[in-house]
Amino acid sequence: MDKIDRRILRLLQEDSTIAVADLAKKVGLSTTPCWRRIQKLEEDGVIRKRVALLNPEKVNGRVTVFVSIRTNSHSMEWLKRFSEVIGEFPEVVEFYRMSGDIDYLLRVVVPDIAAYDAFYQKLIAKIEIRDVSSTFAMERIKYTTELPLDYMVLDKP
Amino acid sequence: MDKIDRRILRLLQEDSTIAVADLAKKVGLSTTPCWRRIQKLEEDGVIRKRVALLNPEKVNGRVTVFVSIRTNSHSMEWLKRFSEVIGEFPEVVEFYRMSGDIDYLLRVVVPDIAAYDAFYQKLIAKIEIRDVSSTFAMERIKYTTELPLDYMVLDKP
DNA sequence: GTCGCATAAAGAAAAATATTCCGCAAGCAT
DNA sequence: ATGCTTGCGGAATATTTTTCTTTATGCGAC
Repeated sequence: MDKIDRRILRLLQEDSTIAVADLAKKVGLSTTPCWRRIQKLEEDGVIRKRVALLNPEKVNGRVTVFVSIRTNSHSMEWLKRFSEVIGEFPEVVEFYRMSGDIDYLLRVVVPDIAAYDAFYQKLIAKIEIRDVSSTFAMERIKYTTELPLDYMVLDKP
Repeated sequence: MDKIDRRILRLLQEDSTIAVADLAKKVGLSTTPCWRRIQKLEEDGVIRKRVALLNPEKVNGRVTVFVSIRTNSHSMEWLKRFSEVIGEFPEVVEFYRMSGDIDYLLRVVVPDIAAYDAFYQKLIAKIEIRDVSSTFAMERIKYTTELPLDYMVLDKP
């Protein structure tokens, strides 16, 4: 892993449609070695997948809600069940187990507040939760899938 | 926008490397009309971009922190300045203006707690903030860039 | 009904791109 | 120096995308 790999990752994080030949030019390689590096990055699991990102507005996903959850049962069993339930909801796009006084945090995408309420009702019908607190995002100021690469560990500079 | 478009979007959200011919087969079209639909979805801005998603572990981004921010100055000026500052930090991958008693919410990705502290110091050096509260994610249970398409409005079913 | 028009599909051809194959050069241990 | 490993590059090949042209279908005006 060196500077060139990092440059490749940076560019692919921005736009994965770029042709290997163009990418190669930008990082100062010819297409073959560049192509091989990309393959390796995929094999090694550094590149997890390539996806299309949609415009939330255009697919009726205007509202983002952060849902803070506290639970009574801190057992593995409960978490397993909870994870499965959450997995079934495409509205939940992020799901973290947290430190601090909130046990779990969800990010939920829905068209409007009514749809959020419907989601909420469905959720609490499926599994018991001690405490749920919802906070609505008014504006999405920044959202990126690009991870910071400055911290990456390089073998060869 | 019809069921076929939705199927195309669903598949491209999962994996954008799929060949148009294969995609076409899956949605029951031949390559040309399928290709044209994809073009249109891109023109219309439904498909925003195509990117490579990296494995956070492999690029030294093991720690996710949610940062709740409250401010004194609720002016446009301050927000503009704040947005610019945040924009400079690649560690901040999400940034929302919120309802409720928290004004802004950040999601920050860093290698470890020390790096988070360094980020925090840099941030508060650049702009004055009334109150900052950091909560660490212990585990990322679900993370997807796939938006729910069930809510999408279809002209033709 | 049928004519003309608009929309969407399909097949084949052309262009662009990805992938493979082979040889060359540099670094390094023996 | 010799042999080995690693990484690069150019050319050939295979795939895929993109364009071009044709055909089918639905629909309103007459």
